[in-house]
Amino acid sequence: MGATGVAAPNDDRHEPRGRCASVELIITEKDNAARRIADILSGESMQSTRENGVNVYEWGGTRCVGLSGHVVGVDFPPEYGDWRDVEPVELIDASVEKRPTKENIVATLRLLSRRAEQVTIATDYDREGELIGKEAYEIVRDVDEDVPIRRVRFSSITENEVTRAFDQPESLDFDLAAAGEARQIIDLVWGASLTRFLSLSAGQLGNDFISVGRVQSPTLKLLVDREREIEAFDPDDYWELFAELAKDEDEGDAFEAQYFYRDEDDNEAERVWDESIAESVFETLSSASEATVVDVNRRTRTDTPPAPFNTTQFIRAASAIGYSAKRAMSIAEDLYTAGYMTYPRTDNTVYPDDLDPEALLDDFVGHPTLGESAEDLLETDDDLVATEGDEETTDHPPIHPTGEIPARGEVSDDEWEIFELVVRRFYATLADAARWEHLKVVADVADHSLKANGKRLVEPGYHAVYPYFNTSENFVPDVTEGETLALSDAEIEEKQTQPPRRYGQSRLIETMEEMGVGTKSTRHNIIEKLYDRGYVEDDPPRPTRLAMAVVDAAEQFADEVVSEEMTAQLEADMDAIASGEASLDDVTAESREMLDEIFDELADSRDEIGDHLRKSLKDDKRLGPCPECGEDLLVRRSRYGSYFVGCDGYPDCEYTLQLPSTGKPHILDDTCDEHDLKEIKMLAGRQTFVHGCPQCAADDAGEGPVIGDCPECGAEHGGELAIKTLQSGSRLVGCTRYPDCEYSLPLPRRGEIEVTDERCDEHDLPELRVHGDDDDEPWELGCPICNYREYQAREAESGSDLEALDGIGAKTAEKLAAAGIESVDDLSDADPDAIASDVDGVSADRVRSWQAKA
DNA sequence: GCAAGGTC
Repeated sequence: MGATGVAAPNDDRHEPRGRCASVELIITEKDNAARRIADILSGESMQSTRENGVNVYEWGGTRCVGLSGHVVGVDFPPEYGDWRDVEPVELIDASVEKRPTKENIVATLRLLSRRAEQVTIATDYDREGELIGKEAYEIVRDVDEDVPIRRVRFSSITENEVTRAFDQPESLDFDLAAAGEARQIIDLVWGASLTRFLSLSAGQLGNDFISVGRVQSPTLKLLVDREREIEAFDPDDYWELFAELAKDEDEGDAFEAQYFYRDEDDNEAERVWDESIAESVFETLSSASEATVVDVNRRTRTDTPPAPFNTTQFIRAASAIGYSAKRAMSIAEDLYTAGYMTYPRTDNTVYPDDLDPEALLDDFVGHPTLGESAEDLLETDDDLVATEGDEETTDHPPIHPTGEIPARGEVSDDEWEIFELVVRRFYATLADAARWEHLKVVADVADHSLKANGKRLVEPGYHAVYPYFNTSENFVPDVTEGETLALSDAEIEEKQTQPPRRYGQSRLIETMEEMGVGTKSTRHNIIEKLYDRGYVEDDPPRPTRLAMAVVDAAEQFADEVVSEEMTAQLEADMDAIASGEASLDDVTAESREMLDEIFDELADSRDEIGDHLRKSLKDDKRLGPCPECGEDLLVRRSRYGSYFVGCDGYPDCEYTLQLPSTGKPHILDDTCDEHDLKEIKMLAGRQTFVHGCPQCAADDAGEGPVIGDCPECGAEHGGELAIKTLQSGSRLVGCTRYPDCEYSLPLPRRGEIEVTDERCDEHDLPELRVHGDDDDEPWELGCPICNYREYQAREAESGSDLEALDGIGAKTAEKLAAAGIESVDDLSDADPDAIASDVDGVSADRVRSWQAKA
């Protein structure tokens, strides 16, 4: 190697190859894969060293290193960086450059390449893996023009697959990588130019820019379309009727039956749309005492076990037991890194051939809680055959346990719950089908019909090892045609048709998958992005007025970017590039032309779009009328980042109200009757609380009873301590000479404070008692000085462990606490981007570095 | 500072 390269002075490629000269360099997509491949190829004899903070696994003459996904990223040249200096339309034809984003990994790769006589690229076996492999290829080629570079492909990191792949090396597929590059360029050019256009038109720069993109915008449109349906929904009244039926007079087997009739299409209908008809049926049912069975229908249904988990179905199952998409993925990543389950980002729903279900089940035999199910499965006589889903891919195996089992104390309760879900899903895929018996009974009363649907689980099958699905039964006794049943308790229920339901996070992810937008690795992040951008609030996510306006604007002027068609077209183009039928340049040029046309249209409507967006932004912040001038009161943010309520009539009207300093304000639907203002909730992680109407809070502000002398200035100036409530809703014990004396002690925000007759001997102050909203025992807060001391002592022990982390000072810790991050545990669980947007002066990367140290 | 895609 290195014979023909042009060597720069001091280029160490000519360093003599000493005793540890390396022959082969293997490059994987991630550290975890590098370690496992090294273990397999070295027969577990590899040594681990570190270079620039990157793990390098070494044995014989081979070194193996893991990247961290993409180590280079695409962007415009620096001169396009200023949003105000560059017209967004100029980005369309700007050049797109690749720059290292993980400097230390790139440096390590360059270093290792210099010593290599052969390089093997072993990134993931999918399109993005090919592109990541090509990025590594270019870094290696930059150092050495001649070293042979080959590519191996395997779909699971098992001994058979990996050794087979290394026995049959192939070459990098540059066309496939180019398909990925086309996507990068198109996403950047469309996303950046349109994001800047919308942001500039609405005057939204800085942290609150208005973003659009090929994946986020169609996802947002799903939510907005549903919200439009909900807003346009006009409910109808209808009635449903029920009665109890029982065999003879035996009360033990009573069951509920529902009235139905045949509609014009001869279908069974239960909803009665006419009140007078409902009333007349009700009268018939209430006056009857028996009904005659006219039809009995019995059938059994096979309930097949579920397919193995891919990412989407895993998120769905975790969501059904109460985990958000983000939390489920975060726990899964931890369990994967710790070696307890396989890679959590996969599209595959078919286990690889070399997965041995019996051997894996064996690993669980004897376990106190997971063992019995495994033993039951192993005891079934027939060979274990796993279910298969529709999707068979080469990326990674379906999510399954590895056979390593964490000790119960080794993982948190949440981690264990997710681990058990993954283990039991694996069990379920090997278990027998369940069998249900359905019994439908129809009984007539005069000329009316009642029906009851009974179901019984006769063979539990996979439900015995996978208890996450609903298996509730509905009892209907054995009856025969012609039998007379006793009828009682007729009921009529008035109901209204309901608007369609909002998408829950997991349903949204499933729909994205069906539409083909996003990937297994990004879909849950896209939803987080919608929250961060101020496009959705609450859970299930509800779009803001801003989101509605962005989708409106896009539909009108750049429909492509909110349409799933854009992804479909891009996929087709990428396939064409991968198969050599089209070139990257053709595809990106055509895409740029389309975008050019869109910008032609946009040019004339810039002000109109900006006005609409600005108005919607205001709608999201509006609380109600200003008591001084009648304009709108809005939630605003000061120059220093704190939130307050200000008047839209500013500077003519300077009316303001304070808000609590903890958390991010969230406007609720509830409105205060007295002031006609919306109530406010402060979002701050576990410290989240309802602040209520800000005007009420301000009105409640003032000085309460005096409870004693001020320990700081009482002797000298006669200052006294009083219970005070601030405009922001905070309560404290403070000196009556404030602001001359700033002595204060904190009090809880909620509950009624009672001043008792008991006194603290040490501080000569009354003990305080706090009564909660409910009937629970009141909280004996005691002497406020003693209470504050205890609080500080507790903080010193637990809360301030943040400050023990390198790079977090007292000030930063305080700011983090205000955002709900009170401990290292909170920090580890938190999303870096969310913290960066909530806490001023803290970047996502800085948070990541703390998380790494934690 | 913009996107989406990897990974942590």
